[in-house]
Amino acid sequence: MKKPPRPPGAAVTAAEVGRRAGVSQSAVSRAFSPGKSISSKTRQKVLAAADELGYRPNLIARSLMTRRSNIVGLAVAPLENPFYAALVKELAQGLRPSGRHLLLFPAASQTEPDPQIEEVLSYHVDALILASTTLSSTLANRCRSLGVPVLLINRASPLEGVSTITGENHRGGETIARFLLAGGHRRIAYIAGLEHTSTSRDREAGLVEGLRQGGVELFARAVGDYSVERAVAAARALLDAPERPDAIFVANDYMALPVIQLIRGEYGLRVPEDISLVGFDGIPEAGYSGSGLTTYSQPVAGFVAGALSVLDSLIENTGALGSGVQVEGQLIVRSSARLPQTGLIECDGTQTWIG
Amino acid sequence: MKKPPRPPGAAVTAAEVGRRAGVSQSAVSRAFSPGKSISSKTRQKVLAAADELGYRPNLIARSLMTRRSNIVGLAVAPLENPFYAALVKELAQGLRPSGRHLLLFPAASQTEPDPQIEEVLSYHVDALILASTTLSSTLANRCRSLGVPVLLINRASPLEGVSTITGENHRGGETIARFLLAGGHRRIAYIAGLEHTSTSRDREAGLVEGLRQGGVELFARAVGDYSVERAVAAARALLDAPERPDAIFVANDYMALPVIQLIRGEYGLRVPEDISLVGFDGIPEAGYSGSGLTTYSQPVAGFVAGALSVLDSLIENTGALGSGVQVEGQLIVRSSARLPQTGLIECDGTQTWIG
DNA sequence: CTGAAAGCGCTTACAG
DNA sequence: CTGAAAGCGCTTACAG
Repeated sequence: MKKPPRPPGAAVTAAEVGRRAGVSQSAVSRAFSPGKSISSKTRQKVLAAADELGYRPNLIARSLMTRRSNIVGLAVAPLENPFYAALVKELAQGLRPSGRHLLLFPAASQTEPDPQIEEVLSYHVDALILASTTLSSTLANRCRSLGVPVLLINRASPLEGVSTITGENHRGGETIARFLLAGGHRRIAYIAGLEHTSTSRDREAGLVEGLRQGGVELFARAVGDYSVERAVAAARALLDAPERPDAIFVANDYMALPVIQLIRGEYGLRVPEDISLVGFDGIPEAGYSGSGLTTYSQPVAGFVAGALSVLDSLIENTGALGSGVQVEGQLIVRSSARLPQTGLIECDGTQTWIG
Repeated sequence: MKKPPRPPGAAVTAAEVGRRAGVSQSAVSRAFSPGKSISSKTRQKVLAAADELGYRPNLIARSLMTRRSNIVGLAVAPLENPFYAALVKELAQGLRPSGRHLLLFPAASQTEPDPQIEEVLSYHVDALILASTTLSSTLANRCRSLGVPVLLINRASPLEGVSTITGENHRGGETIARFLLAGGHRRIAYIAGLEHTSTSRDREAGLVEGLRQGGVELFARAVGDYSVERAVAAARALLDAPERPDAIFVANDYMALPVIQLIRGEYGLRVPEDISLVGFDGIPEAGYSGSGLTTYSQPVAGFVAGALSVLDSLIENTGALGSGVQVEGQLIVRSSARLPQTGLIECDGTQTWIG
């Protein structure tokens, strides 16, 4: 005759396991915390009892004492962009060894982190990652006073004490400029992302700088706001102008892909014979078609590796706050832009350009 | 002369707020729990003090008492598929009003939910959502005994007590069969997703059934495993055969898009003149190009709406466990498949077919 | 309406 | 190595 068990849906508790194993509740706790002093005999008993009862330590209760939730908050707005989808996936997977998990919250816009982040902060996350989102100084202060480290991915920040991981936005833009120039283009246009973002601004600045070095000015620009609809509209504006660009650098692949479709389909232009297109990010989709998109890559693996290491040192309080990691990319040459005569090299099956 | 404040990085506590406001800690708690009996004067004092101190209730501590974490676990493997990326985004956004958040964990494969789910269960999530993932009966039992409701999205389950939200897999496949038949096709092939998944199996069963009604047998099949690489290989196998299909139904858009590129690019075939392609899901990308992909839709909004309502009743213990919601889709007719003579109608700017 | 007290399920000094 | 006890920051009966 067993006694009536716990109310249904209530979890087994460490005390119950202790009772079953004939040890104290503390012993149960020790059995489940690596590195605690406990005899292996006691541990065996506890583990056996736990197994029978289906016990697992309640992580919420644990985190109340340890002041470590093993939860990392993640704000990421443009999940429809495969670059970010991949980032989230890899990040979640990369976090596994550390036992940490991502608590997701949708940033309403890429501009301002909204009040919901406050909510997430009340969960006492061990760190906060903002991918493609701006950080207000208010929130930054809030995080600092709560002792929550903040990591910006793919965004620069003027705020001190905030760590960042970025790609080679400026260098990428510059490389693209030189590449297009070497390919014989002279009327080079830019389709920007969101105007206030560091990614879009830095890529444009790099482009302009590279063009300037070649004695050429930016031919035209339009704004795509990192949205497909806006990007297509921007492309239309560029193509409907009296004089067309002979090349367009689109601020990211996610916008470049539909733009290239538009140009081929609706405008019936040949790419790259009539007009060249170059993107940024190096998402897998850019390489799918036979005539793939030439793009400057931001390797997701690099971003994730950087993020994990920064996160670790931030959470363990090693290393300085406010560090900035830059992930190297490269120009992936495919067939959406006319090729220069020289400087093309093949490396690991992908073609790149060493200008 | 202030006293030395809390250790840096430690959060303000309800007791501190109470002291500051000259009320008890309980009063502070009440001030932050809607619907508790508290005079508005006391609440004012508390709120003011909380504001000065930057206090927010610690949700982790709260959930220890309330036995409600407001966290929903979400396993989703194929985030690179825009359908799931959109699903996650909309889900997270849709959860906002309820104050719940998604705790993400990467399912290693789409086959078996891995042990890491156990970890997430130790967080005492209020519910567990598995999107495009199979549920082992072991895990299902584990969840039941823990009292954690489980919701499967885009997967059927033979297990009882498990709620599901699915699209019209069978009906969609059948509709596609009739549509292709009406378009004059006779050699209709299928590129499957993962063989063990209900989505791929049901879509195929529908297709075969629809063909049978038209007196036609499935011409050929190959397996794409819901992966781009495998799908492209599958398409190659189909196209390199002595006799080619005149139409291919690809189990989802994510695979269909690269397949269509392959057919046009590498094989130099005209779509739909030489061969017709139809997909499933209705991801935005399918409509980007001028010559878009004809596909049977699974509206993300519908999935999310269904998920939210099921989740609510599950968590609030209203409604029966193990309910199954089916979200309606429709055939979105674009130009990747030859059109039937009749039955095409325009509706809300998208063309569909009423057979 | 309000406060003192118990308790949620853990971890962690503190003695043995 | 082990157990009793205190405490993490809350919520919630229980008296007033």
